Amino acid sequence: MLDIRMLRSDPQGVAANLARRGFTLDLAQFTTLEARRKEAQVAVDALRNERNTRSKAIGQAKAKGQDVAPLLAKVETLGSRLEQGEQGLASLQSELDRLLLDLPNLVHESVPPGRDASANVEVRRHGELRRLDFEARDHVAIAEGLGGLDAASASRLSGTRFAVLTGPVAALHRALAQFMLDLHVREHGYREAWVPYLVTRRTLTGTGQLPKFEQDLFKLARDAADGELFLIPTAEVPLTNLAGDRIFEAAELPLRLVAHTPCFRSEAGSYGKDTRGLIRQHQFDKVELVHIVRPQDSYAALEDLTSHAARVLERLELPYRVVALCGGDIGFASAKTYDLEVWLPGQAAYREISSCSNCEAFQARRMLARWRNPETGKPEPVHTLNGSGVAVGRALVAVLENGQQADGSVVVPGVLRPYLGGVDRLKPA
RNA sequence: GGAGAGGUGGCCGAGUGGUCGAAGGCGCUGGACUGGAAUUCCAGUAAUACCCACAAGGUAUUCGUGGGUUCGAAUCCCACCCUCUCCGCCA
Repeated sequence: MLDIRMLRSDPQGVAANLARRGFTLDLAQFTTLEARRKEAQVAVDALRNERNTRSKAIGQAKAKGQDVAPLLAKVETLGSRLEQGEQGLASLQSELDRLLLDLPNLVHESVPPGRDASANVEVRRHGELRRLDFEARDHVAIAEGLGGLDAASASRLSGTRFAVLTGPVAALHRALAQFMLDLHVREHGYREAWVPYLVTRRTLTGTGQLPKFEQDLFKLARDAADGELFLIPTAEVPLTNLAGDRIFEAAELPLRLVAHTPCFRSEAGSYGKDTRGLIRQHQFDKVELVHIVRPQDSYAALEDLTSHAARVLERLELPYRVVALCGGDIGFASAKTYDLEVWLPGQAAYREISSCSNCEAFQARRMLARWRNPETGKPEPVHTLNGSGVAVGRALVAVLENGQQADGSVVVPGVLRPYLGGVDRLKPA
């Protein structure tokens, strides 16, 4: 959520910034609505003030044993006038809230211009691409060769965009998640968290998935509307919301959290995209990193966070590049995002494996995540960041494709071997 | 799932219709005292929104949430949520 004060004081500036991400802000609608809201609120406050003072007078008169009938006559119509005003105010307020909740975050000044992914800017590359003396196979062929991917069973059980992993491939998947968690906890100073995979509408509103992107989520109906729960699309949701409705002392920050969770996405609107293999699934595992920081620290934290995610790929000996997303490609809640793209020999392309974002105060305002600024003594929104560290399914794809050998076997990166009982190579079944 | 108890400010805890945003205590902050500290004493100590210059000042809202009764609700009524205890079930 944007700071409504900024919207009031500099609407043109806000509109210009949002235009950089291709979003058109209807200024006229906002100003009209806001003016009507202000008028209604002032009127309602005045009516309530009148009610309070008159009621107090009645109480005092009663205490003195005076006749209160004339006083009561004066408040006769007050109740209905107040009720009418309150209803009007409430409907204006909810209209305004909805408008505000649907506005994306402002983008940082350093975000490159552009309308779509083609305008993203490569920041750096890391790692040598292996030169293969045989034709590269994709992860589906490799995993099936290892006897570890059962697409037929998955579609029989659950339909499209699901996978069943077995044997050494399932173990490799588990090893990857374990390795990532350990790296972030032991070397990068994160606190491990285990969190709910089902969350409420309110929680998803806090991080920005709702109200706008409900079609991307899996919802569990249950009986009543207030009992509804959603499967998390990323651990960013529960992790970041841990800071919601809290006021941190300065000394408590920064907070660095890591969790390994499954993620569930409906992938509505991605029909025909990445239909083969594990790249785009309704269910996938991810190790997620979240920072809760003081505002003045958030851009340094974004660099740290990105380097922590990159470290995973470096230790796995996977070539990757870092890309700064342009205004048109950046996410709803983010002010600035770096994507990490890993090299996939099977596709001869770099593919996204991590996305690291600084959401500044956007999520914090939605969920009321604050800290007490010692300089002002007041509670102020914190800044929140999140990044994949990294997507486990896609890391599995990358390890299989980059480690593949001519004979169909796969070399296991050294850092994963301790998690696999010392096995250094997966061999075809 | 059944029975019972309970949800008040950062924490504990009083408060059953009027001057209650709410006693008292703890904690915290500032001051006095001290060479320094402890003790003691004094004072202060919520959030949000609005008016306004995001100042001062003022107004409104907030005692789990939502609704109702009333001129007036922390206090009365209804529904829901959550927590705790016991029983059942279960990983």
